[in-house]
Amino acid sequence: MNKTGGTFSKDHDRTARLSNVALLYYGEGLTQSEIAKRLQVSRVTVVNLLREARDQGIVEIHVNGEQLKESTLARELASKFDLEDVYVSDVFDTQAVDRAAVLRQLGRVASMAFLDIVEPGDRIGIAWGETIMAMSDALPRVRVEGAEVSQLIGSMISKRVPASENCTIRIASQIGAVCYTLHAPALASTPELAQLFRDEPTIATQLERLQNLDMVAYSIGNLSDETHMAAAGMTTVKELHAAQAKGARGIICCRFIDADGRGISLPPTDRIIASELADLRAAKKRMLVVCGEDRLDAIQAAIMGGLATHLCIDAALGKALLSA
Amino acid sequence: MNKTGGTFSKDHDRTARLSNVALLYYGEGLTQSEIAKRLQVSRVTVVNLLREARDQGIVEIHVNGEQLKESTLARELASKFDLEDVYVSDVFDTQAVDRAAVLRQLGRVASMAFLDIVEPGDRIGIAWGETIMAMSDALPRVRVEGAEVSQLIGSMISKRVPASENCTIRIASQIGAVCYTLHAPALASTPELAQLFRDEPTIATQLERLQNLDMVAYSIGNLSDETHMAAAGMTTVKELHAAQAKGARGIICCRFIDADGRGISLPPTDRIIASELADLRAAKKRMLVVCGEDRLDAIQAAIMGGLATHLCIDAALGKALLSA
DNA sequence: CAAACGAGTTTACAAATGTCAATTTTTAAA
DNA sequence: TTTAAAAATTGACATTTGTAAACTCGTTTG
Repeated sequence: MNKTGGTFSKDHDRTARLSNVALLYYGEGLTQSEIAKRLQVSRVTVVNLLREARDQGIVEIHVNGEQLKESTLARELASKFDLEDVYVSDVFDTQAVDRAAVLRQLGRVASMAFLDIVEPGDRIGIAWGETIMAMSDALPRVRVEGAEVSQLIGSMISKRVPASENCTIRIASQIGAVCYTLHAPALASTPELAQLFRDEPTIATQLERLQNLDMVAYSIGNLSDETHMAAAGMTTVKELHAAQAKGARGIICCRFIDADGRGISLPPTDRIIASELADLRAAKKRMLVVCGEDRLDAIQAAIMGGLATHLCIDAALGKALLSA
Repeated sequence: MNKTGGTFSKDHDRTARLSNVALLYYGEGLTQSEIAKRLQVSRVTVVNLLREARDQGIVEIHVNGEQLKESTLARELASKFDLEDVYVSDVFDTQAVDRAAVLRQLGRVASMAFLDIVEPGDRIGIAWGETIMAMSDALPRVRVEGAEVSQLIGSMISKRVPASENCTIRIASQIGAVCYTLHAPALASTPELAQLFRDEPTIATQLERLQNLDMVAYSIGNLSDETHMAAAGMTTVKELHAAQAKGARGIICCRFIDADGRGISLPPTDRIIASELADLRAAKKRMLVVCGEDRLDAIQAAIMGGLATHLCIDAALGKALLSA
C-alpha cells in the first residue's frame, strides 16, 4: 500500500497526522471522541496522540509577553527605578508556599518576556542558575533570525542545575541561534590557573565575544548561606560572611556587588572564569530575572548599579521592591 | 486602594492577570478549581477568564509548520511537480461532508505554512478570497521583522469575503508588518476607466510595488458557474463559458489562465485592477493555497505555468492531484 | 519458533470541564 | 440617590477528559 514504505515516511506520516489532529482539536475545537470517530481509532488513542503532539513541541502554547508588563505593579516599578520594562509573574498564592511553583511561573513569564525583548541579529549572553534554567525550560520554539547565544559563565556541576551549559544550549536551540559555549570551569582551583584558562585561545576568544553583546539575561544571588554559589561549592560560608562584612549585597555571574552595584573583588573572584560586570553593563538590553523576596537587597543593588534595563520578578518580590 | 486608579490601569491589570492565569493553566497544568481557589473566585469565572485569554489572543496555540510538509503525500507531490514544499491539511472525514470545515483546516495549515515560508524583510503580496481569508483568520500573532504586506488585487464587495482588504490588513497586523492596501476597485466598469485608475499616482505606485515581491500568497478559482469571481458579480456566466471555450482552466488574481498556466486576455480582464501574472511569477516564493477537488484542473494549470513554488492543499485534492 | 515488544483496543471510573439559569454584587450613569 | 447595566457567584447538570488495567494483533528479534 505504502509505495515508498520504510520507517522514514511512516514516522513523518505520523507526525503530519499529529499536526492535523492537533489543529482539529485546538483549532477547530472538535472533541476527542469526534476525532476518534474520524480517524477510526479509539478515543484513548486520540488522547495519546494529543499528548505526544504537546510533548514533541508540535503544538505549543504561547502567551503574549506584552500583556505581562502592563499591570499597575509592573508600570509603577518601571517608573520608580527608571527601567524600560518590568514583567511580573504571579501564582496568586496567598502564602507563597511552593517556591518551586513560583520559580516555574516566573520562568514562563521570563521566557515570554525574553521573546518580547529579543530582536533579530542580537548577540545574547546567558548566565545560568535555577532561575535562568526555569526560563529556558519554558521557552517555546520561536525562530529569531541571525541571533547568537553565548554562555556568560564557565560551567559547573551543581545539584540545583543539572548542567550549567544547558541554559545556553537550550535557549540557542529553541530560537535557532548559533551557540557559543564557554569551555572552562566557572571556578579554577587557583587564581593562576584561572588566568591560564582565560588566556587559552579558545576561551579568550569566547570571553572577548562577551564584551560585545546586545542583550544579556541573568539572575542574581543573595549572600545567605544557602545561596547558589555556596550550594555549588564555589565559595565557602566563611567567604560569604567576609564578603557581607565588606558590604557585598548580591552575586552576579559569580561576582560580588555592593549596595551600589559596584563589583567587589574578594575571594574567590580571582578564580572565576566568567563575563565581567562591565561586559554586562555594556549590553544595551540587560534582563534581570529574579525570584524570591530574600533577593530584595541584591536586586536593589543591581538596579542601583545600572545592571538592569528589564526586570522579570515574581509578584511578592515586586511588591517588596516597590515599597522598599 | 488602587492609587493610580482609573480604567486604564484596571484593564491592564486585568489582562496581566489573564496572562498569569493562562500560564498557570496551560503551563503549570493547574486545574480550574485550583486556580479559582487561589484567585478566590468561582470556577465559572476562571472558565470565563481562560476563554477571554484565548479570544483576545493572549494565549495562542501554534502548530509547527515543518511537520505538515513531511507526510508521504506531501513529499510525493513535491517531487512529482518539482515544488519546494507541499503542505497537506486533513480533516480525516471519510466523505468530505463539510466544505467549510475543510476550508478552515486548510486555513490553519496554510497559516502555519505561511510562517514557515516567510522570512524577515520579505515583501509579501496577498490576494483575497475565501481561502486566503481562512488562512489569515488562523494566523497567530508572530512578529516578522521588516516585513511588508501588499494587497495584490483591488477591493470588492462580495458575500463570501466580508471585506477584501481584510486579508491583507489582518496578515500585516498579525506579523507586525507595514501594510500597503490597493485603493481601487478590483473591477472597473470600462477598460478605459480601469486604465485611468491604474494611472492614478497612488495606485500606480502600489502596482509598481507589486512587481518586486519576495513572496506571494494566493488561491485559484475554477470556471464553474459558482466560482468566486462570478459570485462576486465580477464576471458573468456567459463570459465564463466563453473563457472556458477559449481554453481557460483557472482564475488567478481575477485573470484567466489556460492549461499551461499562461494568461488569456478575455473580458473582463481589461477592466481588472490587480497584480499581473508576470508579477506573481517574479516573486521568489509563490504560495498557492487551494481547497477542493473541483479545483483540480485549475491547480494543474497553475503548476504547469510555474505559478507556484509552495502548495497548501487539502488531502482530497492532494490525492487527486497525485493520481492525475 | 517463541518471546518480547509496540501500537492500539476495550472497558470502566474518577476527575475536570463547559454550560445553564437564577441570584447577588458591583459599577456606572441618570 | 436611585436605577439600570455589567460582572461575578452559586449550584446543578451533562459532557468531556485523563488514566488504568487487561487484552489483541502484528512485527521484530534472539
